[in-house]
Amino acid sequence: MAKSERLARPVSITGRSTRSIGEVITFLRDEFPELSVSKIRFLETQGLIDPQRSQSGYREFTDDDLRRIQYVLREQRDHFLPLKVIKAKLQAWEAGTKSGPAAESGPPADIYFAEPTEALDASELATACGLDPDVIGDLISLGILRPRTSSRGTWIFDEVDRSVGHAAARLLDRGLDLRHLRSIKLGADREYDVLIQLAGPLLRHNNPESRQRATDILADTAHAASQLQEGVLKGRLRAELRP
Amino acid sequence: MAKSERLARPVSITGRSTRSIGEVITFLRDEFPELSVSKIRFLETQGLIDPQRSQSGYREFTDDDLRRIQYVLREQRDHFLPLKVIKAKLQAWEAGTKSGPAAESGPPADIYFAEPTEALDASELATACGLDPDVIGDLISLGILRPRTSSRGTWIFDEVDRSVGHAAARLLDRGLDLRHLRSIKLGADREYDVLIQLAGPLLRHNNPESRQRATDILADTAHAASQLQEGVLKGRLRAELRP
DNA sequence: ACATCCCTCAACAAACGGTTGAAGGTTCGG
DNA sequence: CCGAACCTTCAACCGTTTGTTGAGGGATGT
Repeated sequence: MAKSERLARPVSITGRSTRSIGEVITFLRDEFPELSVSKIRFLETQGLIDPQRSQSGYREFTDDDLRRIQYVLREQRDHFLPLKVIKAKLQAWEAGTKSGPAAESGPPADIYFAEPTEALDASELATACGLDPDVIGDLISLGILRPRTSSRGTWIFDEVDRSVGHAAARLLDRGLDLRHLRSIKLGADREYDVLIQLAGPLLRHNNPESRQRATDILADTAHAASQLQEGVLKGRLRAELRP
Repeated sequence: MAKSERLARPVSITGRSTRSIGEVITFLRDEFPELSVSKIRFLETQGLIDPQRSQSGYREFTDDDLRRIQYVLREQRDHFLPLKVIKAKLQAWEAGTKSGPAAESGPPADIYFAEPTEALDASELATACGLDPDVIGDLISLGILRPRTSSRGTWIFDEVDRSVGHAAARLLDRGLDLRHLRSIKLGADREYDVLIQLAGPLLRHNNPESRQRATDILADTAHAASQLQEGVLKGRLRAELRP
């Protein structure tokens, strides 16, 4: 009985069981023809994956492990990220759900609100985000993008605009339309109002120390608010997906 | 005359003249303290820059050259791009036409929607989050925390609840009250509705592959939506903080 | 039993991103 | 005109990243 259970190993990604390292290769060969056994083992030595082991020491890859490998390979292929960075991203996302005593507070204010380091014009933004140039005007009129205006009257976008534009492009690709983006923007506006109401008095104070303090509070609170909303959404979706 | 012109070499970036390689270093040292002469020369051998030369063979860097170096260094520092890719981007930009970038993808679905790995009861959650036990009931009745219920009727929280609880605790500490949290929660609800409307048909399909596909889309879209909202908020706050 | 898979561990290696040093020319102030 | 402080090229060297290869041996499936 136990023996026949061990032998049964459905090959489908939807199956309940696990796959050996060789099966992983054949599984991903369509998308990643270059993938090798040694590379997967290498990813393990680098701490990017950590599959369970069988009694005899064989690696056993779950569906989750498979998707994780897929993600790593895509980040390498599509965004040229070094494995260290991919690992950090994976860990950051895990921390979002599994955070231990760390993450007492958000990123420091100077990271959250650093001075802009990029200056893109509209066409640069469009190509950087894979966004139709026409849509950029829409996003601006919705208040989703908030470019500065140069002396010559053209728009100047910074790196926050770029990340916003990128997220918007992803959503539009997925079939959402501007109406949906607008409703997300309204959510951000409400958070903004609350935060300003909270830190406003400190911000208007002329004392630079109060200002700095207000900035810190704002950064941390904004981060927490975003975390909260993402967490609530995640929780509801998880509940929905749970069989 | 010609001689005095060669000698006059304004140091400002706005000046019309050019800078020697050493002057470039001192110029960029604020933003890139590690920058070396050899690195700039190396960038030239790799074809990323191509400064003019003086009669005697010295490199002469224009303001454009400076901005180009700045761009290269920022792409390295902020986006970890290999020099080859940066070079390709520069060339594409010079060619006037630009290829569409690969869509940036979010975390893999298994990280966004992994099966719960933690099971906390209410008091464990309270201590883990630094949250008053009384408040937990409030958060549940607001729908912010969504615990499962054990067979004995007690609440079971998972790691998403913990991160939500943590964020809520931070916000309450900062002076927000439950009313504010509720409005954030409503924002999440609206995003949830949109996403379910989008992926619902796929989710209800029995084909496990469609289900998986729907889960992936949902994870990516949820992530993009959160990114968008956080980005919009960040942008508004930045604008507010800008002097 | 025997092919085929899997394991570890160590050695190797190609590409990337520079640094260092030798040998020598240029510029500038005194 | 000299010396200090620049600048030049070129070749050799270096650490890190990202794996591959091979030896030696165990596990699995038919």
